[in-house]
Amino acid sequence: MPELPEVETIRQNLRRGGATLPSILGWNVESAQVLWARSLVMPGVDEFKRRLIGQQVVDIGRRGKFLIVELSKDALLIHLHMSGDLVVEENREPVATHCRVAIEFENGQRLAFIDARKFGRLWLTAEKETILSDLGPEPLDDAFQAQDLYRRLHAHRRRLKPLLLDQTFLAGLGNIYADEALNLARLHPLMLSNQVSAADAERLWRAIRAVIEEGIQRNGASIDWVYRGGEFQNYFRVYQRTGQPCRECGEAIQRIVIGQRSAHFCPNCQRL
DNA sequence: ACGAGCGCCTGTCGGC
DNA sequence: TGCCGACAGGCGCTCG
Repeated sequence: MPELPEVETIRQNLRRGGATLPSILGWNVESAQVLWARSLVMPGVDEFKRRLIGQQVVDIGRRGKFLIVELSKDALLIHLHMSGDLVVEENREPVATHCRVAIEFENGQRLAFIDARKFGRLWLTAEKETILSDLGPEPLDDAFQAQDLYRRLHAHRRRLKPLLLDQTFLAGLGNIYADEALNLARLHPLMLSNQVSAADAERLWRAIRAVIEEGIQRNGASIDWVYRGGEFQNYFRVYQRTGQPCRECGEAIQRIVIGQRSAHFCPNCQRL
């Protein structure tokens, strides 16, 4: 369940408390379990467990699709990749089948990293910037304006869809929100980035922000067995709507493969 | 610079 | 019913 709006929903829940997760601010780590070592990028299992003990959760942040658990000494970065999720539960409950890492707190609760496909990754580090430094702009940041997007698009000659998925170009978009944004902006996913006009770029900039904001407002999207809690899946314009009528013109939504990922678009509204 | 192919993993679904 | 391929919200790597 991992694109910017889903990660942001988790961030807000872990920070302020919410429908699916309580606030974990101020909680003190008592111990940690690592059930799948490869979920850790750094440090190794032993040091990970040792260093976490005694640290307090100070804040919860986000950069792109990275969740940032700010601790008293380190930051715990979590990337959910395809199937990752976080739950808070009682320490004495048995760990879930797909639990890969569990962080246990002195108050008897634990934060469990659940990840069926084992693609998700965690970093415990005092230097989070090293890991985050390659990320592109944050789409909702006030500093990110339409002209910036235009300039960045023209700095490349790439097809729009794969470019929007490139986290060094823009941080946070994944397959759902990239397809949704391109449709809302009426741009074809195969269009070359240096061919967009200033007006195209402005529409795309607005569309990216609009779909992300709507995703956050609806608590993200829940699809299949992976994630639950969000409602945005009920409002998709094109994603996974192959063959269904475009909400604007009635034309059948098409699915093509670009860069080994599916891309959904309206062949009438989004022309090359 | 860019894109294709592949690897990492498990689960679900549709077709036969 | 069982098997088998396609597909899944991501990304790092190599190679041409």
